[in-house]
Amino acid sequence: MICVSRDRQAKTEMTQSNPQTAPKLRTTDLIAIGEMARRTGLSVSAIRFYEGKGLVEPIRTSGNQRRFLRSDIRRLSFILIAQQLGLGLTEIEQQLSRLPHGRTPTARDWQAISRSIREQLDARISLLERTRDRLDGCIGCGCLSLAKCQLYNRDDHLAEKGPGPRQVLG
Amino acid sequence: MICVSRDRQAKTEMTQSNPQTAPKLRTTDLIAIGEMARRTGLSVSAIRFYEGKGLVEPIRTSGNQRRFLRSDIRRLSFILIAQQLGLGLTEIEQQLSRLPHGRTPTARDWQAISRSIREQLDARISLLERTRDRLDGCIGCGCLSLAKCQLYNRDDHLAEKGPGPRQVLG
DNA sequence: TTGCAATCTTAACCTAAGTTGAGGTCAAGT
DNA sequence: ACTTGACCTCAACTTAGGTTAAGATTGCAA
Repeated sequence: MICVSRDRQAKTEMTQSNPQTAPKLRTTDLIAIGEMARRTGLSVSAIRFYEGKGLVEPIRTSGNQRRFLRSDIRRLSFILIAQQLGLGLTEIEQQLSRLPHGRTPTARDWQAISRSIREQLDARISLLERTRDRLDGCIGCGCLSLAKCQLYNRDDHLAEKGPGPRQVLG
Repeated sequence: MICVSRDRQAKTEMTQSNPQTAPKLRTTDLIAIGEMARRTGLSVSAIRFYEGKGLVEPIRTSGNQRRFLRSDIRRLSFILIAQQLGLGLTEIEQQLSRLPHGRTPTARDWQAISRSIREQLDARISLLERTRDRLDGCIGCGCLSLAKCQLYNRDDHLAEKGPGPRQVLG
């Protein structure tokens, strides 16, 4: 038996080529957690953990087992991508909260998120590049070892000027 | 009273312009932990923590207080830099272990480490750039939302092919 | 109907990188 | 001598992101 809970209605995704009378809940559209794990590459325990964090909200069967919507595959896959880009789960949740509630997200919905991620990625890349260039300066002048390097305050007079190496890093 | 322990001899750094008879231990060359914290920008507790990890080995006074060498300023500053480049303390320890034991590290010693860090930095930057470019592809085709995107195996047939979004990320 | 894999919950554990607090000692100035 | 701030150790706590174990149900299939 399938029991739909909370404010979410399980629907099949709209298929323009085949708009049957009214989209009904087909058991095959609901995905158990193990299956979800296989499809996304996440572990079962991680998926449960994400549910606890509110990143995904599966419905439950009458026997209390989780059943996910097909669109949750994208949600969970997104978590995986965003994490590898260095986002924390809190930031990821903020991004996901921009998706519509109560309907399956469209391409446009996801694109907005993707673009925002891309901006963060660009920022991180240029920060790393700046850091690398300053490090180059250090290597050139024997920095990290010699007080005379211009990136260090000279001869440990750093003492009264505040934290030193932070200067190297923007 | 100063008590020099372990295998480390406290020395002043060599100053070519002023090579006094034999370099002696001057109290002013030994740095207490609070002073070290001010000079490096680290917290006192973090410095103690790093000592526990073997990243720095201060000597002790007869009253059991830590006293650091001037060259430890560089050691600790390096930790700060390397951390901001994303290295873990374990990797940092490996790098630091390449420094000479029993003598103050020279510019050349530090340069070897700096160059190795730079290589890692380059690698991380190019990984991020590759990721960004693939993400661009996703944005362009409505990926992260639509099964038709070439970066996804189509229509959830992903199921039998293994983890999905990992494909996006090299 | 029986059997077994998949699922459930809860709680404890894990690494990393520290911070915080308790209770006690040290060192320097007056 | 006394006070005060800096220092000491040790243990517990923190956040992030999960994993692992124990014991109880569920669901599917022969």
